[in-house]
Amino acid sequence: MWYTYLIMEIIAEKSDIIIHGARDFDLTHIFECGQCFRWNRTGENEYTGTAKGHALTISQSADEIVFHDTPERVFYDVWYDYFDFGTDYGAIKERLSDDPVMREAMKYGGGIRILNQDLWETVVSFIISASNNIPRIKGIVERLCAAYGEETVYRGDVYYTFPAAERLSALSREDLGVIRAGFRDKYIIDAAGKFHSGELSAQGLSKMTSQDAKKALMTISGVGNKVANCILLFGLHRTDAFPVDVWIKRIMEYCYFGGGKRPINEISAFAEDKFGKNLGGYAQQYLFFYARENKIGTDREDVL
DNA sequence: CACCAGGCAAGCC
DNA sequence: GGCTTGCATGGT
Repeated sequence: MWYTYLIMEIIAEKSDIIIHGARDFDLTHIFECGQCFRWNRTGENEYTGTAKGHALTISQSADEIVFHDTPERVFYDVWYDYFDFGTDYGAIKERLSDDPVMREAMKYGGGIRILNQDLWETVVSFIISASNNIPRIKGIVERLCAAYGEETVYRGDVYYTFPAAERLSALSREDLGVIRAGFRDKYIIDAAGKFHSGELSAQGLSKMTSQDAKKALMTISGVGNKVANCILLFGLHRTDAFPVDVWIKRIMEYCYFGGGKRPINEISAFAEDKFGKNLGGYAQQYLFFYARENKIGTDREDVL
């Protein structure tokens, strides 16, 4: 068994960090599988984004990943964990490959990694995701950061960090009008209050079982079952969580139920039974990317 | 114009 | 408990 984090080589060269020999890592898969909203394609095999107070341009060619203008300290303090380099995705994919549907899905998004994102940013981002589409979610999050985040300069350009709960807790719905979040503005303010007061915190939630953390998250107005599952998976790295959205519902109906409509609860139960306690989140991400690549539920679903 | 988008809360029974 | 409806905004 190969372990990505053991065989890969990390080199500091001039102002860049360069990685050779990384496996199961593809920027397109990572940034287009629906887990994050602040990364944009800025060139051929290149993405630029902001996370945990730092901006980054990252590019990838056949044999190397380049973290541009990145001090070693920032790479090891922030990006190594953010990109989940300590996890062996080869072993995860091996375990999922018993299932023929997963084998097919992993042909499409085999380079996915579940990012270790900031919890608070994940809470707000997925509150905004409710009854929304991904381009518009990205727009709202970006306006939120531009209006209330802090400036950070990277490679001569200004970026905005994700605003702290303390900052947002002081705002009114009118103040949030500029981000055009619609009915979700009151939910953002409620979440900010709970995180600023300490009623909810990353430290507290990370000590809870997934079930308890989910209950606690659902005390936030605007956080229901689906959004809570996304926060568990993307904000707390609970890979037992299996968020069922319209894409997952469609792809699973198509691949596992012969195309017949099924209620969300039945799909969740099926996934829990099939993928078990720890693989559900990974399976969900491979399926989500697969569904979107093949536009399941739209005019191109015949391609499968 | 209607309908939908990574749902949810509130109001019904 | 389960089921229905309104919700802001923007794209097709």
